[in-house]
Amino acid sequence: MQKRKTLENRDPLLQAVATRIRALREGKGIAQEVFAYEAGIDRSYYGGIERGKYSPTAINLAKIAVALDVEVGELFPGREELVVLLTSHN
Amino acid sequence: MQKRKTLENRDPLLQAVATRIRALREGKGIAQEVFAYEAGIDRSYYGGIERGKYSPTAINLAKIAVALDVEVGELFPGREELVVLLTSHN
DNA sequence: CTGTGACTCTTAGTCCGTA
DNA sequence: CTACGGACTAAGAGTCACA
Repeated sequence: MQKRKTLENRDPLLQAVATRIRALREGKGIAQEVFAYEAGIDRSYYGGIERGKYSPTAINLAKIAVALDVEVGELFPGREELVVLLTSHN
Repeated sequence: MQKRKTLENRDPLLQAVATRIRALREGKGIAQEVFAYEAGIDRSYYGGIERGKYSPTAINLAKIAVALDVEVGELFPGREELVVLLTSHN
């Protein structure tokens, strides 16, 4: 995938997405544990997503967006920012 | 992941995303080969995405959206349709 | 120009447990 | 309630060759 080191993923794009997801979940005042269950994904893995550790697939992004009751697009930064995030590193 | 059959991915959500991506690319009148190169991903792998074979990760979705010059959200169906697609199968 | 099979390697994703 | 680690399985990432 993103030829990355096995430990500690610090991809800025993932961090941006992670932060948005966490903010939306906390906005609903619901715990990771409960939210992950509702979204139908593992709590441990979901926690990793909020920490920017994983690059969730289209299907899981859709599950999360639905559970958060928002559009998938709201989980990502805008086009302009994406360009920066994608070119700022690898 | 999606506790699904090992061969032939026919997830309706992936098909929906795949169709949108293909339509957008063709709208630009550009070949898979050229587009994949611009997006920085392998031609063969990219072809698989357009066939709904893979559930691309957040990072690849971002690369594709940027190359298509659209928002990531435009690659996904709206919330209402997502609910249907996510519950219509597994 | 695109679809696929085959293959290798890495990561997504699950499950358990502990601080 | 959240972070994180280990162990493991399934699937994505990436490349080639050929129809």
